[in-house]
Amino acid sequence: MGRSSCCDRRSVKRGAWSREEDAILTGFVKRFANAGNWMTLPHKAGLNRCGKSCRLRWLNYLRPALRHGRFTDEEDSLILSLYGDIGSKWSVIAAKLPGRTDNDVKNHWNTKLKKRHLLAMAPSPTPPTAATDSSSASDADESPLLPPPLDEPALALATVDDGGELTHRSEELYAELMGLIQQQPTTGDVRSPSSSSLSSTPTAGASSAGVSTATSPVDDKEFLPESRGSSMVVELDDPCAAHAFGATSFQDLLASSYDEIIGKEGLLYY
DNA sequence: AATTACGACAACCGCCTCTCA
DNA sequence: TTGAGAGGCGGTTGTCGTAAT
Repeated sequence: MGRSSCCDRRSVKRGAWSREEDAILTGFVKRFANAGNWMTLPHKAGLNRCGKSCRLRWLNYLRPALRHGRFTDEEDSLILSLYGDIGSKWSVIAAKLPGRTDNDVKNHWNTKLKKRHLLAMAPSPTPPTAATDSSSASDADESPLLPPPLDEPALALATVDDGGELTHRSEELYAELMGLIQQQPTTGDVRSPSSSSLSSTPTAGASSAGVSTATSPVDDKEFLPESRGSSMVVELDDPCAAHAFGATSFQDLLASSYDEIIGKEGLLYY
């Protein structure tokens, strides 16, 4: 038997996530935080995805309090500085940048900062003095100028709270999911393949109007924390429903707890 | 206008670490 | 003590949009 992947690649969807999938995942995470594990989540949520993929999608894109978009000069400088100190420990570096994920930092490094770093490091044909001061913001020289929040605990990312101006994409997606549910009265499938318009990356900035609940950030450690070895202990944990726990069941579940989810979201979440 | 090059970023891969039975 | 399973992480690839030619 060959290498066993965590998921059967033949039967699990891969590639870009659709808005529907995002909404389902967001809804499920919100509804069942603190219960179960990532590996069983797709099955229970009716997502034809690998658990790792779900985890990655949530952590890197859907999780509240994430910041997308351009890195600031301060962030660039901090990354360069930290890279000089610890190398490609992206998770550690990301922990110093509230709202940024290791994937974000890594991508940013590979596309932009790496060149700067190499330029700064490269032996210049010109005298070293000219080389060092000409490079825009190299690491070593830059670090004294930084106000890095290094005194913060390394869990900064996990507990980040940028004061409520968060672009809660998950809020949007969740609302979207509820919209889908309501549009499909009985038998509709949230995962309707017809909605294959994979515009899966809506702009991050648009915080949904009206969603102004004082939500605290979600700590990934809070979601599914003591999950190892345990099955997802939720209302859905019905063996009979396991095989068929598709979006319809999820719809029913969500619809039945609409008030709880929407009206008292904060209580659910935190 | 068409083609190419490049940047940005989402997602996947596979190995490593950790936890628990 | 150990093996299996799940999460974590860094490296890499794929895709899309845009600037340059």
